[in-house]
Amino acid sequence: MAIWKSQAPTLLDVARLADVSLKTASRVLNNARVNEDKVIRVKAAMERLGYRPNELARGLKAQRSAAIGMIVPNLSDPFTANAVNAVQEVARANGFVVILASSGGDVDVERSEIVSLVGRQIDGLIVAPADSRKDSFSDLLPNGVHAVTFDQQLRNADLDSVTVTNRRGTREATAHLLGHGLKRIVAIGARPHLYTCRERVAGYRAAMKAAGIEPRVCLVDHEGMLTPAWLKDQVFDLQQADAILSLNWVCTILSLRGLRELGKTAGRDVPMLSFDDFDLADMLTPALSVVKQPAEMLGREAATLLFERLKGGRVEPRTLVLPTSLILRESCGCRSLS
Amino acid sequence: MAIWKSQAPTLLDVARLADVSLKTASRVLNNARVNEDKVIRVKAAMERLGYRPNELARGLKAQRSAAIGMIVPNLSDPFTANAVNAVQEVARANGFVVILASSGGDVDVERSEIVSLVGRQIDGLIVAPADSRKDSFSDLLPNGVHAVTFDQQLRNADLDSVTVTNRRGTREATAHLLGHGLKRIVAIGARPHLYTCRERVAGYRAAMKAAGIEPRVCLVDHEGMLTPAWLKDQVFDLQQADAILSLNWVCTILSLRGLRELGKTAGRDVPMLSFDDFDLADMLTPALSVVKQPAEMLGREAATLLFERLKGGRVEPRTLVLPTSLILRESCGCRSLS
DNA sequence: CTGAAAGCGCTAACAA
DNA sequence: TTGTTAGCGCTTTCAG
Repeated sequence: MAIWKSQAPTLLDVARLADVSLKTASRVLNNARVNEDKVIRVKAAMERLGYRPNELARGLKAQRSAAIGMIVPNLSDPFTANAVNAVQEVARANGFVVILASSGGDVDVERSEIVSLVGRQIDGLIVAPADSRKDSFSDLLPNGVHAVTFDQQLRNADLDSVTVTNRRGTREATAHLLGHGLKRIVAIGARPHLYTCRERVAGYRAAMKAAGIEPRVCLVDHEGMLTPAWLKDQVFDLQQADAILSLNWVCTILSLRGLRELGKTAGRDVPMLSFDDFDLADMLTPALSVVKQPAEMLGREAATLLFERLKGGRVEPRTLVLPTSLILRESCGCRSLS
Repeated sequence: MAIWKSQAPTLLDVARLADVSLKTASRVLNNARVNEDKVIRVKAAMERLGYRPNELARGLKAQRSAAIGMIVPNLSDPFTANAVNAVQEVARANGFVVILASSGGDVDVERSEIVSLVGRQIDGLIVAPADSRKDSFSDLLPNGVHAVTFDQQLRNADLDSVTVTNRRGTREATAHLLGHGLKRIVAIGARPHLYTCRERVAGYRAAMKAAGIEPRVCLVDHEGMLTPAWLKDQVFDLQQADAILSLNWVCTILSLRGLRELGKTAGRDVPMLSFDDFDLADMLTPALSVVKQPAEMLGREAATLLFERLKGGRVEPRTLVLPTSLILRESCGCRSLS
């Protein structure tokens, strides 16, 4: 039996049917102290009418919406998808819903999405920032609406954040490659304005420097520029790569494809190691060695941090750094280590 | 400069500052006819106060929320992620936000998420149902809240839906495999209660029947049961597979892994074709042949259908069927067709 | 074209 | 414990 939205039963209807006052019905709804039998009457009435509280009205009054916003640059990235999944789960467990928006990596879109979310009275926000050079959005947040960033970390912002050991990840990866006797390892990345990119490059440089070898970094502003031609020119002709360290998932995919176009097989003709694991990386030939990020955990921790804030917890911003792990398969030069 | 949530400027503040009545300010907000100079004064006031309309209040009054709900079984599936992405874009273009929930393929979770969404006064719902044997949720929708299903199609439901040519997809794929001289083609699928599974199996059977060959279908209730041991027992020992047709992405991944555990290489030792394309399917060795679904388009069309309904369009339910395409790479038995 | 006033569904003073 | 009564921020009759 359908409920008519235009005439959905209200709490007043429930109260009338149960023959109690509106307030009493409200108290029952909120599990406040109410006479035993009235509780029963009210609950019966709710049942009979198929009553559903109007969260909008509830939120309007209470100045909260039981909704959090989440903004990511790109849902197609498996890392992101997994993080979103985890956030969603934690939110649900806390009785919250998540309003998802994607920025496409564009700060302006990101800002406009945030404005839209704030207008909907979200209680909190989780964002994987599109630009981490500066705090690009906390000016949009009303006092009382907390935000936590994940993946990226903002400069000059006092927000909670969850990141991974980007630097250590690439440092170890690079060191491993060096251990295979590789010298002209080229780091390929995109969007140099991102924290993750900077950190990963820094880790790479550190490892190269420690080995007394000149670092070779090839970055593009935007992933779209990472074409086979660019690979050939920059990475091979110019830098004479004898190994590749790809700094994120999209770069990995594009590099893999690009290499093939150039008639090379990643991992065989040119050893390769990639930041970010993904389904089937282990099924490539040779299997791709990666630095794995705990995507679900990132999402879970970000959400947990946010909900602790919402519950009125601590004041000083916290920064959580989760460990990456080096997964050695074959493409780095190891043979059937798995 | 931060805005205080507790004391965020209201329309009344704007009106006072602009020295007009509340109603006039409201009219400006809604682009109704208002005196030119008053419009300017009001807009200036809004600007100065950093006024943001409270969508909750707006929605409460107007009985709508400018939000749609979306429920999917599994965000990690790239097909789903892409569809969500597209829905999000269309929603944004229409000034709507999307509240995302995932059911994990569980009907009860699905129902409870819908109840939650309805309580938030969503204006519409897009869902990839967790079970398509019957209409499992439209009883939860208040009159006036429309739903459109995508991917799956519900039995006995008069909802708008967007699906793909599942049957034709597997029929063509099977025919192609048969064309390579393969006979003991085994279709591997999961969740037989799903429309997509049924349809894909039907397409497979049709092609086998047309060729006068006994069909060999191996289904598991849940993807978790698709283990290497199961593959060995059911698919190889029992059915003596000489080719595999995997019916969805998860099955593909699990089959690929399972085959490797059994010491076989998909596409080389046993030809394989998979429903659902994904990043890097083309980078496997041999490259995986697939039936590709237009994921983004599915999402876009589902959202479009929904918004047309919201704008009060037609009454009779519509069913959109989008074309799949057979992408022949190598694993089906073709060699370097790409 | 504009203003006053009444609510949307709910919660929270404040009394009783 | 309960009921009465204001609102939350906005839209919208209904007069002016």
